[in-house]
Amino acid sequence: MAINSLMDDFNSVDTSSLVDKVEAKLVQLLKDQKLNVGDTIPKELELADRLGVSRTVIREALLRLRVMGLIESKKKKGAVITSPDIFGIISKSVNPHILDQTTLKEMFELRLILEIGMADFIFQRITPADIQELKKIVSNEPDATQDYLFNIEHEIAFHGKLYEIAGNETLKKFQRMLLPVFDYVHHSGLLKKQVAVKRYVSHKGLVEIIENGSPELFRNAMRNHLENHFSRLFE
Amino acid sequence: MAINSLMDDFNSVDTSSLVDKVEAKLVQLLKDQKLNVGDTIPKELELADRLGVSRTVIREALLRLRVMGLIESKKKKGAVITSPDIFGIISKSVNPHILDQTTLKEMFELRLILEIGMADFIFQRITPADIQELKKIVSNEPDATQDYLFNIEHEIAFHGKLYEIAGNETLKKFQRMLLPVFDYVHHSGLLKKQVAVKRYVSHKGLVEIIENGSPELFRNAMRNHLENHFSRLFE
DNA sequence: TATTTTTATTATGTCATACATAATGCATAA
DNA sequence: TTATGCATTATGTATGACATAATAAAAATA
Repeated sequence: MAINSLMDDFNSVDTSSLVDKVEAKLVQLLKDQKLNVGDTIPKELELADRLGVSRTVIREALLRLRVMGLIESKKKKGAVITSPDIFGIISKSVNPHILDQTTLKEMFELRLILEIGMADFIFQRITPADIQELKKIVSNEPDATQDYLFNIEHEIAFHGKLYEIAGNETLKKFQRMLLPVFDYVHHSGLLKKQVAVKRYVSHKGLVEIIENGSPELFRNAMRNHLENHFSRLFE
Repeated sequence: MAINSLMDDFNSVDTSSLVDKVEAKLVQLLKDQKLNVGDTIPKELELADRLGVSRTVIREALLRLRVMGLIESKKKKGAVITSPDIFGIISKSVNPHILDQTTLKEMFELRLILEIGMADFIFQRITPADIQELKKIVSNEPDATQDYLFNIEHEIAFHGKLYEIAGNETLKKFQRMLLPVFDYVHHSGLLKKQVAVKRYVSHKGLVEIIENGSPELFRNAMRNHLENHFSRLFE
């Protein structure tokens, strides 16, 4: 028993760096709610003093928290705890060129999931003004023969508006993060070739359902609308 | 006109720090695909020399990239470009105590969206073995009178399995990130009181639909299954 | 010769110190 | 009373030194 616990210690040689430890300690402090949003954390020198490490280490640990969006540091005032804008932060590191192919494909799928799943929120929160705007957008929906870029632009406008209507800012940020990925995947040879661009339920059709239908109908219609994308993923 | 462009310059005093600039420069390097995954980037001292700043600044910029998961640095070898595990990284910074209430509520909603939206992927990728496992899980589905914690555990097991079946690792990571938030929101006074815990479509019912039904049926059933959550959000 | 051991090298990790810079509050002058 | 300038303070940047780990080269051993 004593041997075992000794071996536990023995096996788990702490390979983490000093900065790792300090970071963990600070994060723990936040998690334990010893500190709340708006609170300022001790000065770098004080922390260095109290934890018995150099200011360099402290700075690096704080920097990590800052990059994660947990704190913001201002000159003179020190660092204060903030409520992180998660997706804002990852958006910066989401770079289609760097993400591996599997992840890219999965993010492509994620968009499809979101647009089908958010039906209830659209119906719950839509206003008459929203419907008007949607109608205005679809009024110049390009047919398949139109310029490609114009199609893309229209796509983004329409679907973006739907996210907006859903009234969930986090969701919207998520979409913004996914946008470049979606475009990238669409063009890279990552998916199967698009055999034939069929038009299923159109944007116009979707608007009609939003106006007169139900979430159930909308989900199915949206699934149908996205069929071209699904068919490139499946079978 | 000349005045205007002058004023443009005048208004936009560059307030960014040295590190900001270096970071931007490095990220740009990655985005331009001058460098690909696996490539090593120049040594700290070389960068410092070439960009005309101190090693301190370089280190801090590199550190940011590291926290964002864009690079990994090893002793002697230098830093190499990596494909970042986005959600793994932010999971660390997702702390219900720190996130503001609006974001928390929105993340709660996000889970509902995902579980309804992922129907097609479940049906596309499920195997007979999966169905067996689902059946095993629901075979000891607790009724409402059971111990609360046991219910939670069962919930996580069942829904977690669904995510797994959907076969999208990014989605699963996303769920893992959402889990603590969901639990937290569920308990904090953030939502309306749960008037009466009604049982709608049960887990057992969902499995039956997975086995014999269609994505369309499943979406509606899942929506129904989650009614207790929706009712705390709406009206 | 082949294989192990030792040694040297190199690049990141940590420390210490000094100074620059921006934000804040207080004192001073108009 | 309102600006203006000044001192203070905490972060930002620079520099130099040494520790440590990973690698490669050299030496020693079988």
